[in-house]
Amino acid sequence: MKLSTRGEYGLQAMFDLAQHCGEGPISIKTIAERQGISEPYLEQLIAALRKAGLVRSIRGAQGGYILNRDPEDITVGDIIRVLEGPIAPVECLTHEGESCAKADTCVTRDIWEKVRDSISDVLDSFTLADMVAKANKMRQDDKSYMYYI
Amino acid sequence: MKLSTRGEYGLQAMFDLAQHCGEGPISIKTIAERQGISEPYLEQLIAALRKAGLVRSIRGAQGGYILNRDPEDITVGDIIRVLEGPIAPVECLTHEGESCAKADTCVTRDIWEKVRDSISDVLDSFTLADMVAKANKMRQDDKSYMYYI
DNA sequence: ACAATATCCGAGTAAATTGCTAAGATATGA
DNA sequence: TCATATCTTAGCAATTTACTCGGATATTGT
Repeated sequence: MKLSTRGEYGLQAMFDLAQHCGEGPISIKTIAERQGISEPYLEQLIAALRKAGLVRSIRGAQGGYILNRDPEDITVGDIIRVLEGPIAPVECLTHEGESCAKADTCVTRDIWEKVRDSISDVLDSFTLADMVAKANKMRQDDKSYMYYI
Repeated sequence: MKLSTRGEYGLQAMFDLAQHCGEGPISIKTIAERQGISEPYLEQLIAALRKAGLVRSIRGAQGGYILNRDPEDITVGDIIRVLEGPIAPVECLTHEGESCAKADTCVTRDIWEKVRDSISDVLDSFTLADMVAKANKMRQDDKSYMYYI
């Protein structure tokens, strides 16, 4: 029940873009350095995010990526689903249309369905804006702590 | 975010044991046939379940396995944790004692924590007894349906 | 005693997945 | 036109997954 690094790195990259939202396009190189991710690997992940419409690219010198929607309109679930595929603890739940052959006699199916839904609910309850707000608050707390030293 | 076949097969096998609870020891061969799982593979999974104390073995001819606790005292979470390792969407949550170096500045950590807890809650809310009850109800429904034909 | 039937245990292995790297084409700004 | 980017495809080593195989050990019925 683990996420791969695709989801982890991708979320970090998107968070980075949200934090620097409004500063113009951010290059892969910049994100990779700030987040400690391999550059060509991140390139692949961002490509997927672009095809899914979550980020927009500006090519050429001084180019880079910017979020294609407001940070409050992009949830963690949006990002994870693009990079990790559909959220589903078992294979048989991924083909949503057709139900598997044993669906009516399968006692485990509704367990996996509830697991899937609870994961989805949590992931969709966090937006990039939430994450940025939290990061800013953390920095704030750090500062106020410093003053007391 | 997928379970491996270990968790799937293991749960099936435990469900089988719960369904035939009280019928004496059930052999791996029997379970494997009924649930459509490879025999030597299932052997490995059951070994882990035995070491974890969820099943008890009786060796020799007419031997096999029986549940080591009542079906209502074994949750799906118990089984999954044995076969899939600790429930945690990211690596850094598995070492529960030590917190990772970036824990205080990590904005994603509490997201993963909530995901983990919601998965755990769902998995621990189902017992083997629940599953058997549901299977029996399904059979019942099937029968009453048959009478109406 | 002994054969049949089981659990136990460790090693090996093909296929898939993961987490990258490499090379080059394409686009754009200075 | 050069530097700086994105884009695209291919490849590849390491790890994990989903098994198989061989054989030791224990127990029961004959």
